[in-house]
Amino acid sequence: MPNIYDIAKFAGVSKTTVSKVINNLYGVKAETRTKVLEAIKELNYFPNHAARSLANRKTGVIGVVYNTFGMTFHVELSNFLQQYASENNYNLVFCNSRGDNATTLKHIDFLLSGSVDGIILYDYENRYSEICIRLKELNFPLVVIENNLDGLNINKVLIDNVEGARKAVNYLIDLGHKKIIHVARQDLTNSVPLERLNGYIKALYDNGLEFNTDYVIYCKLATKLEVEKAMDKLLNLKQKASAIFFNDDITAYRAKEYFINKGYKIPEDFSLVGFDNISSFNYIPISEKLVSMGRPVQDMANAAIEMLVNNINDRDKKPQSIVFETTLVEGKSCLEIKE
Amino acid sequence: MPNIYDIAKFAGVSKTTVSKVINNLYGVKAETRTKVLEAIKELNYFPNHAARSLANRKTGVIGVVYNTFGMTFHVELSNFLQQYASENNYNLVFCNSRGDNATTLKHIDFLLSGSVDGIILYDYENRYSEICIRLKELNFPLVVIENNLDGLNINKVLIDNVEGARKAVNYLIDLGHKKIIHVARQDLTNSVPLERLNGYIKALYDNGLEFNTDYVIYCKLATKLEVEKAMDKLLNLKQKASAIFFNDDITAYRAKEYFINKGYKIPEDFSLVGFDNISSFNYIPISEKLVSMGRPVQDMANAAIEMLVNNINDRDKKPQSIVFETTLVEGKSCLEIKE
DNA sequence: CTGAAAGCGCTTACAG
DNA sequence: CTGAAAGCGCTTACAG
Repeated sequence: MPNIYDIAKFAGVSKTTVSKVINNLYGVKAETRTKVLEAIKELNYFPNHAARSLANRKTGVIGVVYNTFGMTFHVELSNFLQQYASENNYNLVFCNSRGDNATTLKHIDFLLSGSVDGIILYDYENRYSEICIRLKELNFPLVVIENNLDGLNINKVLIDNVEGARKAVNYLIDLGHKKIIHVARQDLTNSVPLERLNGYIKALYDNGLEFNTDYVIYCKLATKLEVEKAMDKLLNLKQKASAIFFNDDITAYRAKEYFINKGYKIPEDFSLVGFDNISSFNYIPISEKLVSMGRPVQDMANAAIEMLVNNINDRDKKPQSIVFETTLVEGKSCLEIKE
Repeated sequence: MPNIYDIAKFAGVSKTTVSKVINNLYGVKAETRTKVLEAIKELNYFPNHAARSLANRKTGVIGVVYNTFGMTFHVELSNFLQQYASENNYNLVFCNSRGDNATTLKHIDFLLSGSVDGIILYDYENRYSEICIRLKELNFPLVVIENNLDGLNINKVLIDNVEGARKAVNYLIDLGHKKIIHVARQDLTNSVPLERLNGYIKALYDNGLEFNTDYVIYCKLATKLEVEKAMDKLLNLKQKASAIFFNDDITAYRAKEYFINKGYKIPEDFSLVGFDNISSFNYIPISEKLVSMGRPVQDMANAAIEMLVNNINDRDKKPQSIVFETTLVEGKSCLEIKE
């Protein structure tokens, strides 16, 4: 592969001039520029990325760290991140830490070794707190998506979970439901499930409905097994409910399958509302979709890239937070109740 | 950020020695090594990736080029590519060309500028032929997934579409179906739909069933509109069929929705079989899943990375091809016919 | 076992 | 408008 020196020789100029042409800098005679461009074309030359990075102290690459890549939301998000990064002349390198701490650290090391100009972290859970603290100490450009790591003054792209949950439950109440269960996450140290639970309580309160602690069913994880255990508890309640608001769609879809297998009918036996709208990117027929709270993924991606690019260009920029509202997405999992 | 010189100074040794420690090379006294490691830890040092790449002529990064990132298959594939790349100490950078030629070229330029050691291309269509030719001319390490660009002697990871289609249609025949429609792609210059059509014909022939050209419905694209147009044609056939084998799952899922909206019942009115098993990574309840031909995504990813790494380590390695079989995946879209 | 020096392919003041 | 030279942070023969 030819290098900048080969081009210079071929065009009969210096490396400096070639560099100026490559970088579209002023101060090159049109004629000279043409000669250089012809040489570049003729020799099929590409400026070496590593050399440029080294000289520039810029990589033109943004690192995206996920804890898993298994959900359609990751595709959707990646897709939009890609688009906005590209518009800002950045490329993306994805690191999937697969819930494994050693792998995560390996990736962070890679990213910190001048491989990228900034990092975007996405994780529903709190796994990355220490990493964020470390990155913050290094003053490394960073944006965290959908995780409000309390106390950490870093760039954040968030959604309004309280308001989202409130809207979801209000929707059920408007349909006439009075006995509404919330399937929450057992671990409430993470802000997301806690906020969603708060929204649920708020909606009940706003509408003068009683908050019955029995009606909060705690589910450890969204695995098949845990969801089934939680639904067993739910079916054993003395007071039967008519609707269920779930902490998240995965739990909700798993619960739906569980109910159907048990011979229940949805929405006749239970009206279901989820959160996250994971089906937005799937080929699930509308007839099978659950009502859910959708996140403005495109706007979130746009905001994340913009924040990060700003932070890269100004390392001392004050951390920002932006909170997006969720929108109720229609499905076929709810029934109106008439009395 | 500290560099290798800072570490050398701190540890009281030369850069050379630090480099040896970093790269685990022989010929460093245990005591010296310890001193260096302590300095690295103390100063929070990471070797600069660009400098290493430049000196080594190796980046440790593999470029993955997609034409779109919109399908769950891309997630699933990316996930496994990630895993195997990581096991081989490579990182992945994804480029999504979004069907846009200018973007594609920009990405390829980026990749060729010493940003990556090799490239994996995945595209169902033939959009990348010229790029592959160019990469081949440059002798650049390359693996193409699921696209048999005829005549091009490059590394390929393929699936057996003829055999897969044959198995799919045989499944329907075994259920008693005799009138089986194939919804094909209109553009048969790409090998994939052509092979699937061939498999369909083969299955009919093997079972002594007549091949009725009216029973091949051509669908331009898997868009909602085009699928509906194709299904209109299908419903207008004089001889009603009992089963449909689709070129791909997206078309099949869209068709299913179309039928249901028109008041048809699946599988009572039509038994449906798709191809690609796109629902494998979704939270679609089993009751909604279509019968489909599944690809061994994990094995394919593994093969792709292995091939590419071999090619990177030996630039003159002869191009290889590996063909994987597909497996029928059960769903709830087919009915047995009794006479 | 250790280190001085050249080189990887660029960019960027600076001098002319 | 053009180019010589230093520097970005590493690695790697090579000499000692």
